[in-house]
Amino acid sequence: MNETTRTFQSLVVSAHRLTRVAAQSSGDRTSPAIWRTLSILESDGPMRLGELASQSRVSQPTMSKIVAGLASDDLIRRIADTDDARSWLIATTPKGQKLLADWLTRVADEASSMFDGLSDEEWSTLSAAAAILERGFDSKQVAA
Amino acid sequence: MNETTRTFQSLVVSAHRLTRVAAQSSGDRTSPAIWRTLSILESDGPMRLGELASQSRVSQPTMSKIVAGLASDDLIRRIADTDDARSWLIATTPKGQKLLADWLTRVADEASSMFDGLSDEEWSTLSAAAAILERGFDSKQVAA
DNA sequence: CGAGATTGCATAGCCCGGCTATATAGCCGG
DNA sequence: CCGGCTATATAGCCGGGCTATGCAATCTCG
Repeated sequence: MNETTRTFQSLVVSAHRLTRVAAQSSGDRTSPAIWRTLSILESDGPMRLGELASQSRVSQPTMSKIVAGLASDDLIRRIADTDDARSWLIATTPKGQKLLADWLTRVADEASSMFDGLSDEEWSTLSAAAAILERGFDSKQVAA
Repeated sequence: MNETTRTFQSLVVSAHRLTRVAAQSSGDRTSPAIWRTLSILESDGPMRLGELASQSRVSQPTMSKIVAGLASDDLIRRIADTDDARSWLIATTPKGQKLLADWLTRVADEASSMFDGLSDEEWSTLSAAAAILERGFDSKQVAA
């Protein structure tokens, strides 16, 4: 097993654990898919359902289901797409934004306590890695 | 929102996306929970079901279900714990180890293509971040 | 302009991972 | 040897993930 593979093994497993920490630390039962979806909308702005699905890397029907749930909880809203009557723009509501912000704060608190021994340098490494990953996903929109 | 919170937002979302990439790139339909479980067993060796659940950050019943599935596919085996008849040690089988290794290779290939523009320095950053995260989880076994 | 192809989303129906609550069986202290 | 604790299993639920399919809007092009 080469170095790249090992790095990804570690990243994937840690990603899973972090996901689980995030899911549990919040206390509430809201699922990871909800936060992932809201986070993407928050950082990239309103977008179509299909684009949201591809960003979130789930199938279109899955995203339809998630969005339906979010809409019924008033966390997102659908805006008519004036260019294409089949399509909607999905946007967060203020309620959704607040829920997301609160949850992120809780996750950060919980996770920080797991990593409170880190030096400034280690924090920079994490921050830089997060940026690199984000750019990787952005650049490769993946012609799914 | 402070820097720490922002870093975690980015990490959590990227972790999710990476999880989804990993789930999809392999082609097969095997679920993330399977890989997470096998990876933990591979890196930390055989352990009890309860410990595995806590490492994997899921509830004990959930791990019972996952382990049952893995066992029926002959990917793990249960070893009698001579000290406590209620307990088992869960260990990977050669078949499980091979499956995991193959999958990791595929994930690394897929993910590498997403990040093939990275410099050596950026790779080091990712590698270092992975190590930091791993240590964080190890150190905080979390008295769930 | 109109018919077929394409596109964007919704619906149906399935599987499985996640949870809580609860049962069962083995361990341990008096 | 009895009550309580601990380790796992079972039951039953919810919801996210998928494929297959339907349907309406858009586009293409003769």
